[in-house]
Amino acid sequence: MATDNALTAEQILSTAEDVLRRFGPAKATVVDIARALGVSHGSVYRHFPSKAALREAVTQRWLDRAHDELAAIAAEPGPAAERMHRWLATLFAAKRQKALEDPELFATYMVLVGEVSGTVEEHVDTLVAQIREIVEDGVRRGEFRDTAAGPVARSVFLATAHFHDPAHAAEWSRPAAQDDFEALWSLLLEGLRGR
Amino acid sequence: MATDNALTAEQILSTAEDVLRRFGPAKATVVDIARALGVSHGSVYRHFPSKAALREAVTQRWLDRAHDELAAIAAEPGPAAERMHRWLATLFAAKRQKALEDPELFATYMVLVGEVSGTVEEHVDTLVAQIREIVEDGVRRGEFRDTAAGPVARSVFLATAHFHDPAHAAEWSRPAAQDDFEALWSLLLEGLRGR
DNA sequence: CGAATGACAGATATTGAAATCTGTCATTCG
DNA sequence: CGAATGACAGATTTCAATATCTGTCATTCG
Repeated sequence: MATDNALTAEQILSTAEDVLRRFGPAKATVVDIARALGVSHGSVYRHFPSKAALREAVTQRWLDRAHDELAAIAAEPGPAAERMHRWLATLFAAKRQKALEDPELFATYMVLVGEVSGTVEEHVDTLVAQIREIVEDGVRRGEFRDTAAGPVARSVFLATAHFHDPAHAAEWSRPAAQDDFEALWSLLLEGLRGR
Repeated sequence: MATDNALTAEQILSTAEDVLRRFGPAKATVVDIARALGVSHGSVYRHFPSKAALREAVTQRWLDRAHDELAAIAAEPGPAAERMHRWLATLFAAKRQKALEDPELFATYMVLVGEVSGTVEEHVDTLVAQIREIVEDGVRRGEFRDTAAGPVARSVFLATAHFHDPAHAAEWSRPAAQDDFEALWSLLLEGLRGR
């Protein structure tokens, strides 16, 4: 057998992701997940206290994976303005690609994300912290005016919500979306540079 | 009788609004509206071709009413920066008040708005045009740097989506929401002024 | 004669009984 | 002995029968 026979939380999460993908968030049951693993559903409850906790863990895992590429960009060398633009554009591109290439899977994750507000807040904090890193570096380099990096980073995140918040996914397929993004970035960049 | 006896579209719209308020968007039927008016439901179909059209007209009416105060602010005299701040703050305050004071009614309108994407786009265009007015005036007055007012106005609207788009209504009750708004406004104002 | 009615067909929503699922735990398995 | 099982109670979902609604139109009303 591929994994010998120890049932791990990781295995369950991975299979749960498959089952959610296949059946959708409304239909996927713990019994389905157990069946896909070839175990009884009782065994799943040895690793996760509830279906909700399992779904939250799947979501967490998914959000964490989405972080990696962005964290790398935030830490890159070079001009902060260009880096922030790349960071935001990458975030937008990643979300848009996921939403357009497999809308059903994206809808599945939208449902999951809607269930776990606490987890999402942490996720947002992580992203804002990455923006803040870039802002602070920009101030150090003299590219940006010297402001409270925390609030400014949060403002940049909120201002670009249209391009990364799933609530706006329906607008991402409009041809003008990229132009809208670039126009907004120009305005924000002016704001970061200041007088 | 208050209105003698001619059944007008306006009467139907007004009553439809009441019924929607009372029963909610899922339960309110054309029969309910006709009953509230004291007529047969066939009569309603003399004025509106379908239930969908009636609901759209109710939504249109509601959105139009929401415009008035803002249009007045956009046309006020005085510094453009201050006016734009007041315009945005008024929009945010109006939405937030509606969402918090009567969440069920707000949910009703969220459903209706979700049904009529075309109508909403027009509504957005109207609002963006008002922002554009203020931007152009600001450029004339030398307060803002000289840029394409159209795209900038749209950027301001998109950047503040967090504070006026119903999709974000859940966040409007957070105590930090007003601070977030002011921080974002500062950043946008810097961006409008430029170097 | 134009406005309103109400009966009607097809579409949609409601309801309650039956099936399935969640979460627990005494028991079995290795 | 710790991990897995499967039977179970209560909660939730499904499904099909029933009721209601939407939209039309021949007829009535004023």
